[in-house]
Amino acid sequence: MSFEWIETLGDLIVKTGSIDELREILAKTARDLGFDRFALSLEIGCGSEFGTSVLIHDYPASWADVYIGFNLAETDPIRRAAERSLLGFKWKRVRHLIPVTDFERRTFEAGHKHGIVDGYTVPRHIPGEITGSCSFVIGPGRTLPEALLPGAELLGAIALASARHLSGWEERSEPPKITDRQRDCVLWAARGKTDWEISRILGISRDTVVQHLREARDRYDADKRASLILCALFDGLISFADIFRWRERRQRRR
Amino acid sequence: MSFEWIETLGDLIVKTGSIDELREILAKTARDLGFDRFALSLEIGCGSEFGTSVLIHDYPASWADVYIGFNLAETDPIRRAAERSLLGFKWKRVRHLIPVTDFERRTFEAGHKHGIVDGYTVPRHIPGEITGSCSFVIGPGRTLPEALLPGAELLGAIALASARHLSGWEERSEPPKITDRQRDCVLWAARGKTDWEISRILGISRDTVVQHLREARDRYDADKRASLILCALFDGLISFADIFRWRERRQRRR
DNA sequence: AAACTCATCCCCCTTTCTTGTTATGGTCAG
DNA sequence: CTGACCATAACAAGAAAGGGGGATGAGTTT
Repeated sequence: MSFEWIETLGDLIVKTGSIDELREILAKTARDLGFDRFALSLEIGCGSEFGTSVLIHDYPASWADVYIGFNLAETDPIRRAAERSLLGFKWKRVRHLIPVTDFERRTFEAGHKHGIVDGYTVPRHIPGEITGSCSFVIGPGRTLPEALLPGAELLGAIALASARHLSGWEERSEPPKITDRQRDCVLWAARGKTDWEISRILGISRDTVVQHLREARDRYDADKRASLILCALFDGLISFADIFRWRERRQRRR
Repeated sequence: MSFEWIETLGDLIVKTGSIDELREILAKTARDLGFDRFALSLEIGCGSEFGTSVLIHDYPASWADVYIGFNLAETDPIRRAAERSLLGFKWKRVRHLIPVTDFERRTFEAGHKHGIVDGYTVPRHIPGEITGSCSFVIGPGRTLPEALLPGAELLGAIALASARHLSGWEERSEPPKITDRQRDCVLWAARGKTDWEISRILGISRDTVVQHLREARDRYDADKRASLILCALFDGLISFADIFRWRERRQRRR
């Protein structure tokens, strides 16, 4: 089992043209790796009516119906653990990652009857954008292919990236360009500074700051300070780390 | 190059007891993989939550001094790209991921003179918690070990998880909770609505909207509308999809 | 049952900040 | 020389922030 194998398969998945193709490839790969089933879920947006999500799997229909019908995703401990984890994890370790309620334990055990016994889940997130996971599952009387879990980790990640791509979320037209000085102003605005404070920080007049921010708003077609910041953040012009890292230094409370 | 190797090394990193040990192991591993240097950075926390950042690397002191002294992290396109990516990426692809300003390009090129020429960066995030990246770097006249990039991906991820653990962040306090109505107001504020508009949308009085937003600001310890929105976004309370999907429906431009 | 917390709603006040509008001039690159 | 960027300016309208003051009903605790 070498990386070349992963790369070949990764290429295959990346080049996938449709969700259906991705499902087929993932189902086959899961079996090749020594698993019985898989499930990939990608939440775009957060629990609001506006978000689209991707859910592909080869779980038995009986379980999928129950899971979706009763909206068990909301009380799925695996899903919750995935939201708090950086790396893939074995399901047996979930109780070390998060507290599991009785109700959730029952949800989990309900899966056993449908052949969803144990598994390995690969989580992956982008703040403000998506949160997703890809699970590889084994049925009763089988054991997790320990040696291949790193392979599952990689393939799960590639599959999630592919699903993100297929969902069409990724594609964006080229963003409006703003100047360096405008970006400076937007960044400080994102840090919660007023125009006047920004002017002191950058050593220019308040009116100039106003002008830069106005110009930036015009280019982004955003008529509110907050909208401008969100656009800049979404376009990758500024980042959460830019904004929050700085805050930590001064406010050391609680 | 097999998974067993990765697992052994992974275990080693997970069992690491201190940041210094982690640095040594990473430095050695980076070389074993065919890279010259590494840098791992982990930004922890959001808004009022205090936090520590972790930064470990084996960059030449000359460059590290410049980087930290001039606070170049603020204009480091690599870091910014890492926030928008699910998978590791080669530095050459950065300009396809995010817009890069002239100043940033110069920052980037300044690194060349210090032996930071090209690299592969592994990003990893947890909304509301951390955002981090682990870069593996090559010097002049060398090429990226393409075949081993999946290995770098795994090791970077393991190293980030280890750094997260070592930073003690895992025992963090609960993020502030806001009520449903407060979230509604924050969401509409994020969509660029004024208090008065929100009041019409939700069918309540303007003063109530002001009150909800004030309460939400208090809980997040954010004193600006924009800061509140950013905290809610980073915590996963609202998402870009919530904000922009809605926009696309009405104004279809660009 | 009374006391309590909490989410939701409403109203008042003042001060400060943001936004839109319409200007001017300097610098530097193509 | 034109266009892009950076800087500066003044004014009015409106929005946000910070400070009060309350009322109600649902659900808990005492």
